[in-house]
Amino acid sequence: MVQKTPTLQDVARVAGVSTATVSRTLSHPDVVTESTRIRVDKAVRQTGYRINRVARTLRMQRAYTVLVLLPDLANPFFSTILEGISRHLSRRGYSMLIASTRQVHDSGDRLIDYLDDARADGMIVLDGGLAPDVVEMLENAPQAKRILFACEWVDGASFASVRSENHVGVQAGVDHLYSLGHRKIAHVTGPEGNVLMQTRRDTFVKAIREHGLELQPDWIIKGDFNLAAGCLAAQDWIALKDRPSAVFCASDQIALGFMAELSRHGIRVPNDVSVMGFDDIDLAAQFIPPLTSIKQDRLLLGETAAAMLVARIETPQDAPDDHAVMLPVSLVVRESTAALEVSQPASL
Amino acid sequence: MVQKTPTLQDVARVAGVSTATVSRTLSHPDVVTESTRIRVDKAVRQTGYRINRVARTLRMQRAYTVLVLLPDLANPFFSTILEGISRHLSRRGYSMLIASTRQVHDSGDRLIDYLDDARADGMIVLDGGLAPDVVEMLENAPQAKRILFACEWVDGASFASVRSENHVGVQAGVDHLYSLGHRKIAHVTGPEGNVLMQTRRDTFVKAIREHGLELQPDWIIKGDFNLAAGCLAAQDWIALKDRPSAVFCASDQIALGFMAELSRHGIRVPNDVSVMGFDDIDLAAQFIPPLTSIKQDRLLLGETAAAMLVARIETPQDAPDDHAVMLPVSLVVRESTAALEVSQPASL
DNA sequence: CATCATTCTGCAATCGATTACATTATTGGC
DNA sequence: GCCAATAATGTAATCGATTGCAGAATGATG
Repeated sequence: MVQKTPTLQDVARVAGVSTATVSRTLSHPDVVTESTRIRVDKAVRQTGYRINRVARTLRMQRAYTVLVLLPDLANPFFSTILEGISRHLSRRGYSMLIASTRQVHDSGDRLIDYLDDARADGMIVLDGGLAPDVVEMLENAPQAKRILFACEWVDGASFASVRSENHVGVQAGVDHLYSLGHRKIAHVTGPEGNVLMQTRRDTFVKAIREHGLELQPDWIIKGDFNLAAGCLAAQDWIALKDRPSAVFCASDQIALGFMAELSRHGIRVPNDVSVMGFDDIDLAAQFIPPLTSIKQDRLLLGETAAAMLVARIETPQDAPDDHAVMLPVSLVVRESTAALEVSQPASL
Repeated sequence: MVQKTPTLQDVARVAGVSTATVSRTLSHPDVVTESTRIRVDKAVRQTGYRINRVARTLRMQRAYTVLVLLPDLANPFFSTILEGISRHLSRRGYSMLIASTRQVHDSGDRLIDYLDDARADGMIVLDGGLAPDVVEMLENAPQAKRILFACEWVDGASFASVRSENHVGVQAGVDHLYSLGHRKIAHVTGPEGNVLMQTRRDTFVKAIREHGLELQPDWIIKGDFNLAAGCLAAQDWIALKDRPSAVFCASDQIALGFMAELSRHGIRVPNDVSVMGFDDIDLAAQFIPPLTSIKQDRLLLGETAAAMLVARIETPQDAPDDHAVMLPVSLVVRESTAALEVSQPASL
């Protein structure tokens, strides 16, 4: 026989008190008498009572749950961020709902519904590429303060956000290549329209200009944040008549794909060309050759995002309207970048 | 002014009907008159009504939500499985809650609570390493039929599960190495106690025996499912006085770490030693050299798991007690394995 | 037009907790 | 020992949807 799970009623009956008293004993133990608290605690143990969070959510309009939205779950880049988010949330007693922006869109659900009906108290968005109408809807929602962008963001929108210092990273990367003697540097971008891709590309162009370097249009190679795009980019680079001696890829995945394709063509890194990435994923250190990269702390990014969001949920009055937290990045030099071997003695 | 989100009441008032009728119009449109349906639909549009899923969950004891439990979110191995699960669930109108088994344990929550209070209708567990007392609790829970293991499983437990044909994969791998002429083959295992690690290791030993090959105890190298473990294993292999000519790693991550460490020691793959992995992750094809591996379809695994679970939730009467679905795997030969270069001309 | 069967709709209980307000018990001061 | 002030508990409404049951409307039939 399947026994029903006990409710407050059952506990109240066993303890010989009202449900109100049981509820208070559990959530505000200080307002009940020592003796009743003991009686209720015993009844709770006897019945094996566990609170029904759905009922509590309905009554309190608080789910103790956060929704995380990401463009693509299969992309391992996000998993570490998720782990960071999850760690903080679970410490604070929150659960984590996950949805993919693409699928939510496909299935016709409106994002804001999650907040409207208190299934979630807040939302962390890892996708800066939301459709403009969705962004507008979110901005105008009464719950807009409980929406936070992490890693990516939407330019011009007023959401709080947590991001890495992409500018600093790209600048450091270009400086690094420059200091190694490279004067012709290419860039493989992320996917068209992506806000990270834009920031990194724009900063790259700016840094190149500031160093007074040449930059031909086809040295900006269009890519995507994955291995395959890196391979294609490598083919583009190989096809160039005037090949840059260094390539700054917008992500490590791109850089790894790039180096793999070069290797297939017998081109050596860093002897023939220096390659660097961005992110410093685990594999960067283990690839052959180990990849020079810009490290960003994705775990910290997740934890910070969760912490900010929980703060906004629990003390909304303290939350500034527009607040972007920037997390530091750092250059990690490995073996995929090397000093340019000067071919013209003129430069000596 | 923040306007409250409209409820059934509001729609009922606007449409001039009772809440019961509105509810019926929305969930069983066929039982109401054409004319009322039109009135209600209009009122819904006018008010911008959206159903409150928390209230519905409380009343119906159905959350249309599935809980996915995994040992470690940061491990990219799981992300593709998650994507598969998520795809199916969102097609069927379900949401996905995620929790890490470690964190649930730390925070004192009991797993079964998620099902007890109808926050989730079912549970997909990607962690075969649950503590025995937790497994026992889950098995004895009335909701045990709505718990499904995917990828990993618990030996001896009666839960439904979806897994890859690990036996077939390992056998194919050993056969492959054997057919290339390798007679001394090492195995780098996964983490101690893991059910995949055990299955793969045991099958490896069995396959080696069946081929009548020698197997020294220190040719079974203890590892873990990550890059670092692969590096350590490579050091162990290098230290062997009698080095096997091929190494079958229990996962691709291990194999990549293994090859990276070898490279640092100037040992060439596959010239000096053949290396293969298991999983066929994206990077396997892009590593240098490209890794021979056993491909398992993680997306399909996730989708299958979700489909089975939803079926069990929606038609529990059709669900067999103990049901394990095995998904096929396949050998993908790349360049990290090669024919053994015979040193003794005697074998000609 | 009366009668009965069939649809459709509304009332009100329900899911399980929280909490404002009312009521009862306790304490302290004189 | 009495009264006021305070503390503890109970009563009942509430969150927002679903649904069994009963009553109203509709239609068919003689």
